[in-house]
Amino acid sequence: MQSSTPAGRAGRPRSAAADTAILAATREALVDLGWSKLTLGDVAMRAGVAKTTLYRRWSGKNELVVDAVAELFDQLRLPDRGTLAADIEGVVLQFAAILARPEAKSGLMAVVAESTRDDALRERIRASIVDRQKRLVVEGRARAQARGELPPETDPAEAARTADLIFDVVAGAVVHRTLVSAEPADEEWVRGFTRVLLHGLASAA
Amino acid sequence: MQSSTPAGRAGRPRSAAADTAILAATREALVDLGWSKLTLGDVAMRAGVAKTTLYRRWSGKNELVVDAVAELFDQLRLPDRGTLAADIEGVVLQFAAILARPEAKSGLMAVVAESTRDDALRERIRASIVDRQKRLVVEGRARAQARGELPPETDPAEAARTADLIFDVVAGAVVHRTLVSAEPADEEWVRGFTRVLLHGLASAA
Amino acid sequence: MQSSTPAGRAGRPRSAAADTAILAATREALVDLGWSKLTLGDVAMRAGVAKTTLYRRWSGKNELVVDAVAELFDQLRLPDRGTLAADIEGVVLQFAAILARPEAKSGLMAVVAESTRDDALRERIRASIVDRQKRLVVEGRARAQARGELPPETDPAEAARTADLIFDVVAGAVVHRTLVSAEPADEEWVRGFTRVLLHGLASAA
Amino acid sequence: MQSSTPAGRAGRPRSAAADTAILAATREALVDLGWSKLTLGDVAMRAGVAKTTLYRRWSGKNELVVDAVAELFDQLRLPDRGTLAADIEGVVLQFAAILARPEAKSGLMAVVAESTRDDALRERIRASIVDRQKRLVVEGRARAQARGELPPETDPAEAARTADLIFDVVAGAVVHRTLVSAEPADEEWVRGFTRVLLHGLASAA
DNA sequence: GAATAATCGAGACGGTACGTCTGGTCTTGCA
DNA sequence: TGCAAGACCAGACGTACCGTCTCGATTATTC
Repeated sequence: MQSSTPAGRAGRPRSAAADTAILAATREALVDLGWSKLTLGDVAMRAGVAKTTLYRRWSGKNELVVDAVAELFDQLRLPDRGTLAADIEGVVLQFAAILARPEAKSGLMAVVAESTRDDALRERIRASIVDRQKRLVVEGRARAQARGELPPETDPAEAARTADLIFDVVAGAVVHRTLVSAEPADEEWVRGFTRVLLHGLASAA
Repeated sequence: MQSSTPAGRAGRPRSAAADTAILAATREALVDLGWSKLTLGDVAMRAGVAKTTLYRRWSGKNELVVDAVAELFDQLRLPDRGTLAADIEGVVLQFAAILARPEAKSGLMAVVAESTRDDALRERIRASIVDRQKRLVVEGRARAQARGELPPETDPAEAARTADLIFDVVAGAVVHRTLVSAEPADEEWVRGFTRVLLHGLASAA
Repeated sequence: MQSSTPAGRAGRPRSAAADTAILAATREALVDLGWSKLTLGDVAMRAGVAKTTLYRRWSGKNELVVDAVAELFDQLRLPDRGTLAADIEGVVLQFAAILARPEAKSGLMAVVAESTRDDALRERIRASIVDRQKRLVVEGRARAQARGELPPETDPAEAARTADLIFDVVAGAVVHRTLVSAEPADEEWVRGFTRVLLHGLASAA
Repeated sequence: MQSSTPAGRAGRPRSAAADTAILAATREALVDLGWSKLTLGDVAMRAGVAKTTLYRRWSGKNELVVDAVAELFDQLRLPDRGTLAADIEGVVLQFAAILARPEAKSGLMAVVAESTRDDALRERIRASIVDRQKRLVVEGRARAQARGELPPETDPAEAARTADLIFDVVAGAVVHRTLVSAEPADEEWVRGFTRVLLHGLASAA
């Protein structure tokens, strides 16, 4: 993350516990206050840490929230449910469950909004959150190919483009359903969505 | 000394020009500063208006931004390009073009993020922005049915559910592509996306 | 002072009560905390005023303390005790009494120390405090001349130089006695000091 | 098992060079920044020393500055110019020259101001600075008595009281002239001041 | 020569105040 | 009554120092 101190240099080393406490406090504050009313002073207090300690490690609210939210998405796992459709449904449901949590809702969209004016922030979001989710698409496809549900890809560039499209559609639809339409992305919805997605991809190939 | 002002009460009437100026100033400030650095004092100054005037008409930053952004989406029109696929591509491209403008990017996602903790705000967004877009889905389907491209719907509840799904998928995918992936939703992408969507809907029926 | 707003311009006028409350709070804080631990935030709180209100009127701690201390010295009056010696003793005792108060002790020397690196501050001290005291020397001499105790001055430049010398000696001695030697400038000391001063001036003429 | 090193304990001894460097760095910082903007961290950096080293030897800024300034006044010497008046003029000019230096101006008055709320600090100032100056008064009187310019004192208590008065008047006047009036205590001024002082003391006896 | 013990540099730590900025509210006088 | 101007209270901002605390690395004495 930030600390690490490669080859033990001079001075007191940074407290590893502080990082953990700060990120947890950030999520707690997101739940209680939401992004716009979250203040770094409050987070520091909740974490039992001085404001300076926080600023020493993160340059601002956006960066902190990205890291705090990123940890939530690290829980995502690709389940092995036997079929491609079931695997997708499983991972989408997990994604929806995370997005239903107030700390994710509040934080994620806000930093995405901020990232429209801050390239470094967008890059951080991509590295910390998006790319870690994208692996699920690739893994899922590989598993389906192993099962014989999908043919092996012939054109790698085309495969990458399709993976990106899938990712935009899945993540976008779940986010929009959850945040804008404010309806739950429950099993029924996920089943309908997955069916459309898979048929669309199969027929359009 | 006979009063006039149709339904107006006594005293000086509100300036209609002020509303226009304020909303325009808000969009200008969104472009220059983004949502998080936009301040109502600054908007008032740009509009040549006192802060009090602004607070008399909007209860806060979020409501103001919703109204300012909503005006952008009123430009959306369903084009008649002859086929359902072409109609969809046309409207999606328009949507993408609006979303590519910095005042929309910055403002829209931020108020959506805020709306996760403010039901009144979410309702305002739905009324001012979402429902005005959703009509395009319904119109497009009606036109396709008239052309014979789609069968008339049998179950109205199912039809509504499908319209919602379409809307979440379309809006979500374009937003995610534009904001998170930070890639342009250009003609090529829109064509690929539309193909998957239509095939998916047709096959899944 | 600062406010005044010459010919009533637009906007809400500054509260006159705030100035009074702030200066009183400053003296109170000087008593409780001394100069170095006095904070503008604390003064604002004591005065029941927002920090911004304070900064709108004073540019910093030094300027504020000068004004707060200056009001103390406005109490100085030249008493009419019949003879020059008695008049001097009277005014020196008053001066000593003010300097014995903790808000004067703490504040005055600190701003003088600061003024060694801030010409504007030194000018403010001179205008607000020193010149208002210096009038006492001139008045006292005029009264003594009227009584016939002193001859009328012949050379105005020489007279001004002597007034300055008197002022430096009187103010300097009392301050040094009070602050550095930390002994009271009581009646006995003042009597001895005045005798030396008057004889010195008379003989040296 | 016979210990050696007289009073020394085990472990690495303190660096003597550090003390010198720190005091010099303190005076340098006083010149560059003045008392109020001088920070111990900055002094440590200038001295090429860690903050801990500094705190191990001085309890705070005030104590450090007292010691740094005290070294300046150790340069004062009572010159033998043949007459009491000339001797006094000589030493007063030396005193004025030291006080004209920015590190003395800035530092001395500030710690005096601080000492109004800190008895230990006042005692340190008295011991390190004031008493070392006061010897000059006593020496000067003894030399004048040896020359026959002054009668031998009869009452030791009265003599001490007079020495204190002289000291308050001399030091006070020079300080006030230099810092408050911001005029140079040059030869001309010192001559006029000395004349008044000596005549006053002689006539008032 | 090791063991012991204090000092040294570096720099992170919990705090506190800084001076500025914004959010909303409240007077003013003019229209 | 609306409006521009601008003062008002409240409170967060990000920075700078404070004085303390770990660290690993010296540098002396003591065994």
